[in-house]
Amino acid sequence: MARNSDTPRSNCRINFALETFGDKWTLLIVRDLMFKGKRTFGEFLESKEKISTNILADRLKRLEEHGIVEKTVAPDNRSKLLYRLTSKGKDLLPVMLEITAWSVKHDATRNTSDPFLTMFGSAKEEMMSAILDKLD
Amino acid sequence: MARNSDTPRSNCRINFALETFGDKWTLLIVRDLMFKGKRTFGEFLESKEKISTNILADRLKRLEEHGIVEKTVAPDNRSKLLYRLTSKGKDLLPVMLEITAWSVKHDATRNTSDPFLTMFGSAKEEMMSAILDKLD
DNA sequence: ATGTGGTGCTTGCAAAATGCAAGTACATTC
DNA sequence: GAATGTACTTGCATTTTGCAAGCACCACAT
Repeated sequence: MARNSDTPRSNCRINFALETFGDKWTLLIVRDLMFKGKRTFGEFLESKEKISTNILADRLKRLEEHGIVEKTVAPDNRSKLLYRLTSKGKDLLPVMLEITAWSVKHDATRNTSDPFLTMFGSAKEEMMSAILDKLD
Repeated sequence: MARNSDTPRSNCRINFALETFGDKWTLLIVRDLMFKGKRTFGEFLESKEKISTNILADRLKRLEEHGIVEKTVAPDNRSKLLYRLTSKGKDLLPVMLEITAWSVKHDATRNTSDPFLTMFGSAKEEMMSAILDKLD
């Protein structure tokens, strides 16, 4: 594996973030945890992007190592693990919303007058609170 | 090459963004253009992360194809190309700043009372205008 | 006009990461 | 105790990356 072995390429802040979640999969897991109420390995596997099991296991491990995600044993089934965002993970919400806003604006395959943008523009804080309230 | 060949893995907005800049290098180039005043192939190569020439060429091509970056011939030297952000690229500024804010907050190797965070918290719009004014 | 250096790449090849299918381990349920 | 659910691990082919070298074009000095 040894993707970001140990020493950062630089001490730049953008680089710090990229070495944490700079790949095609990691933020999809964050998305599923943050916006879709998913919590288990099996639920992440169901997402439309079709992540494979080895990559998912690797990214969950990484996210845990970085303190963005933590897992607990499910109360009803000891072989089932529940993943959730830590506060460090929840702090990615503004990043996720700005990414979403950018995509809504620039994805040509989408409607230009998207309700997300109006709401995001006028009630950002309320939007964030509503999302955070639903977690845990 | 054929990294994101043609058909998106899903029509999710987070995924749209990840298929555009979801890797370890692309946003470093955006950073160099947006915050460091860099404009040429050679200048990007100098950055501390040490991108290699083939990857840089590939990412610049991709960024152009996605309409995030455009290039022009330098007025003083016809073999020199000047890269710059398009408006779509400049629209990544909020994303870049939120990523920076997250990293400042969570990079344990950094000072906790970073001036970026106070300024970002109190004068976000002014900060963005100042950055955009320096471009082009 | 020729050589030297600047600029932006391309190429070749080894190493690493990814993607896919199958298999494993443990817990619960019947 | 057999079948199912859950979370992975393993093996292997394909793709991407990283490194070093080479190439093509332009500019400038001799």
